[in-house]
Amino acid sequence: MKAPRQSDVARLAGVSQSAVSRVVSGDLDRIPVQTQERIRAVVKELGYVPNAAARNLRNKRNRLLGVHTFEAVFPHAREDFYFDFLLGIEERAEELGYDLVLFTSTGTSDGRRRIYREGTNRLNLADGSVLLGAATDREELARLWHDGYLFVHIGRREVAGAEIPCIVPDYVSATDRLVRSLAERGHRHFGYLREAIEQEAYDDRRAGYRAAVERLGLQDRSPGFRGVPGLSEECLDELASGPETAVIAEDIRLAEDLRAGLTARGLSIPADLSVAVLEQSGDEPGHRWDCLVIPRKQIGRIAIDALVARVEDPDLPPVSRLVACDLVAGETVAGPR
Amino acid sequence: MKAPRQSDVARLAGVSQSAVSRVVSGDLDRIPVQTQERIRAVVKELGYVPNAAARNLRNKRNRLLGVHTFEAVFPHAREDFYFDFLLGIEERAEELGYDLVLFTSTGTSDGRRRIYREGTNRLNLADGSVLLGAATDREELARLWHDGYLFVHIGRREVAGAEIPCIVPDYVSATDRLVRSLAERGHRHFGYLREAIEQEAYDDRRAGYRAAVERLGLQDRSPGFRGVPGLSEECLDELASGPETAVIAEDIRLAEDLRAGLTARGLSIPADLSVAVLEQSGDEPGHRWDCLVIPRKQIGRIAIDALVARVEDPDLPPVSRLVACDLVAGETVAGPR
DNA sequence: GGTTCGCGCTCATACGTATGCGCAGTCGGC
DNA sequence: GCCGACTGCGCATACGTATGAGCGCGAACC
Repeated sequence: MKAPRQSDVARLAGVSQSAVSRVVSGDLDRIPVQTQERIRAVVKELGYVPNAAARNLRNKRNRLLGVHTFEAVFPHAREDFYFDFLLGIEERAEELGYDLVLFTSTGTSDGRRRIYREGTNRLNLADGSVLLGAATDREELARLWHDGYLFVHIGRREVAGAEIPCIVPDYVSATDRLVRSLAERGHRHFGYLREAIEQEAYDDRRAGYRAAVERLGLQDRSPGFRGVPGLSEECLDELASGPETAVIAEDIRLAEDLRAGLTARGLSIPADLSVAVLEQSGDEPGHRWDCLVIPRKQIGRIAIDALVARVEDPDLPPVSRLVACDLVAGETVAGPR
Repeated sequence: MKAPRQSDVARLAGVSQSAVSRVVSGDLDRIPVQTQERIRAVVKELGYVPNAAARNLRNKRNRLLGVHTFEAVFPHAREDFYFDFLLGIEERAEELGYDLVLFTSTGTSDGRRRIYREGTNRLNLADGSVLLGAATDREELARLWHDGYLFVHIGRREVAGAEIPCIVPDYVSATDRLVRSLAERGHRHFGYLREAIEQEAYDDRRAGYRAAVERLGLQDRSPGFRGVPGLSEECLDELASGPETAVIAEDIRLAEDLRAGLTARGLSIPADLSVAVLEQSGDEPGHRWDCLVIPRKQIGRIAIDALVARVEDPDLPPVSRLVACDLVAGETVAGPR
């Protein structure tokens, strides 16, 4: 009833446990074919399968990659960004012959997930982990890094004193390209709508925007830059009557608010104002924003590649990677009026 | 740089490794509070975290549940049925404090996934596993069962000589109820469209249908029952001109074919013929079939419950469970013409 | 015939943890 | 003052595998 071990095989085959180990793990240099076959026959007969835990204990390698999200994965996966990342993660892990551990045991009552809990770090079950989540806990990241744990993070996350390897959508360049393409259409006066959030990903968008505006010598009057994020009525008035012909919004919500505000003022998109969004838009017809799209699946794949590279050669330095974003044309950009 | 172990803690705390083990794993009976605190302090200072592999090797328990699908999970997850099952699985695993292993390493070039490969059964990494997949490999199931591995299967799957614990949608009773509700609306003459597939899940639907027809004394003329599955032109003619007022289709495809065939003959649903489907239908407006819906998320949860129960008490017998399905009203059933 | 060499294995140990057993010391009871 | 009970630990071992070191043996060579 108990699972057979190498010593059981060894006894039946009339060899030592180490001979069995050598055969099953492919170290065949000094084992003649006859003995190999005898051992393999017994392995088959007994239905021996190696014990993963023992192997791991001995090897430090498990062919097991962790996936930690700081929130539950599936409940919102359909809409939010986890899903496509997982797609790429699973796909690439399968190609490389790794299994995946979803760390679900660490949930707390508030729906957040912690890495360290009661002094236990379950992550070390895996050879390394991919972390992702909008709500990454920086303290835990720092500690994980400090502990020398092998991981990559999806999305840029900066922690003082730690150089965290991140796989990051290249917002800077995508935003830059977006502005350039608008400029090529003739737009000179731009507005930029920002969210109240302070996060690396938003910093990147803002940096890319500022760089492009400056380099191309464009006019920028950004309501959101004045400390009041979001769209006030005042902002809307300014945009409606000002010289701006193109607006860039950090997310869909801002863009939709803008649309509503303009409509209320008798203006329409893109006839009166071109609008582009720095976030992937759904594909409901009539609402197809010009936007940038994050290659989530590809990022998932790249994250696994980066992780596996380091798992298989721990001497490799942790590196971050930028992944190019595509710009998608929608129905909300035209030439200046 | 290397992770500290209990013996490191022990040395610094001036106690033995076993004392540390007792404290970290909560066996405190004979350890005075002072010593406990000293040990805990060192644990914290060193950032000691238990080694999961060693624990597993020793304990045989890992708080790790496997999920094996016989095809890739994510690529089709949006549409197909995996997704909602996983939702429930993840949710319940989190509640119970278990982690999840997704067995992705076992992919073969044809996109199928195997459990046993090169004599290795990675599943034994987990305390037990949930298996799911339309394309379950019966031989592997049989071997797994034979090896005494702990698992539950989502969906009914029967293998000679093995009593496989399954979590199964109650198609029999749902189909029965569906027929009954049609009968209560006045339908007496029924048709049943079957697929070419021979699978337990379809057997159940057919059994439920036959039972209801017989019990209620209804008339059944099922084109599909005569050995030619699917919908031939001949069948369509029969249904168009025959006495049937209600048709039950095993899946959406058959139902759509039926709709097309009827339209071609100048008939419409449900005016001329009521149609219900034994499979969950999407919610595209205008195509909302009356159908039964499989409580996938709940099944996922129940599967985890069943699995964990046996993991925590291996003496428990493997039991299968039926899970009730809901009937959902759509726009394709009316009274008889 | 002695030395060297390579083959075919086995021995022994390490990986990190959990736990039954037992030992030394103390304390309480009579 | 002696015996038993209890406290506070440590010792030793088991879990299943991988692997460097080493051993015995036969063949080949000078």
